Amino acid sequence: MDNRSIAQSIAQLARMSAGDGHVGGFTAAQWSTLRFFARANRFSRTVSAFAEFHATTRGTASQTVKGLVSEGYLTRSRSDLDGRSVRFDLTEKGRGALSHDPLDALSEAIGKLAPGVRNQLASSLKRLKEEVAASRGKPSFGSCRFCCHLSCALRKPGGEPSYACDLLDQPLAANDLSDLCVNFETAQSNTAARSRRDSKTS
Amino acid sequence: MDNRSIAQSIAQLARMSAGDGHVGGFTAAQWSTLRFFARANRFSRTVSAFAEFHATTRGTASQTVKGLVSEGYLTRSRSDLDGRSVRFDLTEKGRGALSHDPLDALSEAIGKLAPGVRNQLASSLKRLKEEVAASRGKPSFGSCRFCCHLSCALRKPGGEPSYACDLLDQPLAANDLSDLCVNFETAQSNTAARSRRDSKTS
DNA sequence: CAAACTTAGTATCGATTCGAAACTAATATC
DNA sequence: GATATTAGTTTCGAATCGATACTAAGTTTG
Repeated sequence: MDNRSIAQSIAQLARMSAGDGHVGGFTAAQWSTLRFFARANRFSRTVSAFAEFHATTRGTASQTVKGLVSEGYLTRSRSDLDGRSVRFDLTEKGRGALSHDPLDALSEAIGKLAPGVRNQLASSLKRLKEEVAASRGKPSFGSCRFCCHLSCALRKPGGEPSYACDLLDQPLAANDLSDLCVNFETAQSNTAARSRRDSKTS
Repeated sequence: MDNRSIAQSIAQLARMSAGDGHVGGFTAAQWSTLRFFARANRFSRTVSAFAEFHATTRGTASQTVKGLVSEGYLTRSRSDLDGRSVRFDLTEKGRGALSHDPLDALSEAIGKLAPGVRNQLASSLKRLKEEVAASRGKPSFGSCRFCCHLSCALRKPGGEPSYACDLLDQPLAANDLSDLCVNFETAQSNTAARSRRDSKTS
């Protein structure tokens, strides 16, 4: 089985699971939007971040988000710190809609894999995502848990550790760590990006 | 990492690699079409098979194919055996277009995986494809090499084996074995399908 | 501090795709 | 031979696509 065939399998699998047009009352773009805003952390629930994630333009992303806001699946709120920034949050209605996600068929199939095989698959996909994202010069969206900007400090010996994002200089709760972030970087991609920046400015 | 996140990774990876709109002069639907007709065997290079593969309707598939025919990437030819059936074949021009496939970024990333990891990934994806296809009651598209309808005979002792498809009762060349087929079935899915049929007619 | 630039988001455009449904024609089934 | 199924096409309106132009808020820079 050659590399192209495997790549095509990934494309086919995604298409088979999520489809492209209307499934269960939502379009493919709408499902993708709901999923993203369900999993993105508070720094990443913006039109721009979603546009990056969805590999589309901000204009297109804005349209889709607007539609979901007007139907009550997302709420729109301006940022206090940055007057340009707007954050979108999933409503209860939005969260409820995700209980009929067509992607669940794939999730269930993944759940049937042997634990070792499943973990191997997850790490391969993570690796591929980073590789492809790097080749396109785009962020790969990972969770804070594996991000090089995560810092961890122990307030008092034997107490609970407290987490923070060094890049944004913001505290992180323990259950924020598994959410997706636009600013995700691995140690490798970080040094690679830094050397890219340095060579550009020189 | 939960099952949903892994599923979402697959969707994101596919989208990141192939995009949805125009990339390199073709739309996502057109790339998918070119790829399919490059890899499908002669029994499967039809509008219906492609529609199944691409998880869309025959109408939509027909439109996309028609466009590529008029631009000279595919040729159209009626079947001799079945007056309804039409076969489409990739032209040289079509084959050439595939040398700039945007999915190549993903293929290359896959090529960088360790051989064992790569093979494990391929088999997991194959498994997932079959699982999801079964849950939707649709074919999963695999190669004759792993199909339960493949039969192999030795013409003379020590000579080259000859292959055939038991389902269509057609001979197969050795290099046909890696092509995609609509009629692909594993031993398991075949018995499952048979028992489904039996229980329905009873 | 003001001009120039960047960033976040929105609006509008025509082209394309989507699924649904209606249609032709060839083949199966009864 | 009537009916049903299958292969492919066509047409329809709705929605998405990328491109482009735009507003407004923040940042850099001279």
